[in-house]
Amino acid sequence: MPRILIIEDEQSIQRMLEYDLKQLSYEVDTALDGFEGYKKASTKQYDVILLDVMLPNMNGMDICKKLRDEGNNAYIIMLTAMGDEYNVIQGFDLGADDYVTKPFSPRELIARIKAGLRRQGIGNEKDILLYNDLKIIQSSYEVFKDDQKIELTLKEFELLVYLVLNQGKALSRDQLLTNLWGFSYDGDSRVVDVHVFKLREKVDPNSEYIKTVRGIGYKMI
Amino acid sequence: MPRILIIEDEQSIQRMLEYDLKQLSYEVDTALDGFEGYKKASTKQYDVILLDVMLPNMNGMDICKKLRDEGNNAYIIMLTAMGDEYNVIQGFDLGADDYVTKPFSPRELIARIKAGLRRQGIGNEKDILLYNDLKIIQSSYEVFKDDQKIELTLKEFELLVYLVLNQGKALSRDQLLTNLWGFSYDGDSRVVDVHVFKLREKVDPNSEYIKTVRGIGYKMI
DNA sequence: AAACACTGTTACATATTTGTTAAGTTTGTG
DNA sequence: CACAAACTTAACAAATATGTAACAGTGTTT
Repeated sequence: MPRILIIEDEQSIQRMLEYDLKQLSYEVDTALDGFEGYKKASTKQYDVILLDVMLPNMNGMDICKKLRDEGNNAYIIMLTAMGDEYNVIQGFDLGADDYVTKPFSPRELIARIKAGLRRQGIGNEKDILLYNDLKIIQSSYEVFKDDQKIELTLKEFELLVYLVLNQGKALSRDQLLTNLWGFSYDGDSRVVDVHVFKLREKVDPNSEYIKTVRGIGYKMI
Repeated sequence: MPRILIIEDEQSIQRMLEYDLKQLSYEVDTALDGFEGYKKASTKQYDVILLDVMLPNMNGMDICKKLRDEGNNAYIIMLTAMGDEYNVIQGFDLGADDYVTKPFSPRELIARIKAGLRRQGIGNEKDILLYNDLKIIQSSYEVFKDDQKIELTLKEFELLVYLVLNQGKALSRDQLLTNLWGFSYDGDSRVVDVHVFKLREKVDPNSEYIKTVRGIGYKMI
């Protein structure tokens, strides 16, 4: 079920969108101001985020930038007033995926949401991830190494999937925490380290795949 | 290098887009009618296809549908006349990823192209820095010299990136300290010198790239 | 040439980061 | 509620990076 977050302070628009999207059996969350919206977006995984630019407390641009900096991968559609080209360009620069100007046609917006979901589907379609001698089946939460089944806990599994999906990139503890744990780095949490350790133990005993990037975090090579 | 196909029969628009996109060092192909466009799109892999709806020989909708049916995965941006909502919805249904109505702002269209490329994970120009025989990948904190991997510590890496980004400028110790260390020059710290030394050792043993500017600091030529 | 100023280089102490273990704490299950 | 499994926190050892000081060169000025 696709999950959508609507961050929009005009209640009438919000209600309408929520209604339409629920009709399509999407799971819809809403936020009426910027700060609330940001908090929701960064603590839960959404497929699409509808983000108004003009918001109380925290504007859409800042939210978009922060989310992207945290590694959030949702399909972000910005909503803005007509004729605001400067904002449009800036929004794209900050990592927005699409832009719709108000007043918009609900049908068009929904078409754009669908297009975004479809796009994501292309990347996320892979239920089975392969990485060297590892086979990861997401739908059944199973991992095999050389066709030998390996028992992982949920966090270990999520961590492994996230690492594989971001293969090659160095991932900061902060990014791992916000994306897998849902809270931000308070300075000295060792949770990530411990889980990496346990994951390595089971899956990569010689640290061949999961490399530590000193001063940053970890990466899967 | 991202590859883009423009299928558009208005030469003026086509020329303008081609020019702009080549400026961004994209590889650009063009087609002036539907059939030619379809043939090009289906015989070569493009990252983004700009597709006019009204075209001689074969219209944009049909092209879009056929390409998707063939499993083509390019990011398709449709171009259509203003106010043609029916077409917009239909275009999305047939698999378009984005829709821009004429007349459009070139800057906005380019922003949308970039957003599409980013979605596909293509052309992160800023992620990879090239400097002579050095390749610096920021997302993975890796450095290659003649495609040979070089191990740098975090400070060395940050220093190298900063030097490359400010290529040609002489950078004072003070400036380097405030930007990379976060404190200001207290008079006689050797920290920068030592790190430059170590960086040179690993990356530029003959001081060909990193020149010392006597009395000031260093610069990357 | 001598005195001076600046930079290169090395070795070492210190600080920071990470690996690892063990002991709490929470959560889910019967 | 009791129990086990999963997770987090805490602590410390080990590994590594960083800053400092000392000194050797090298260029610059008078």
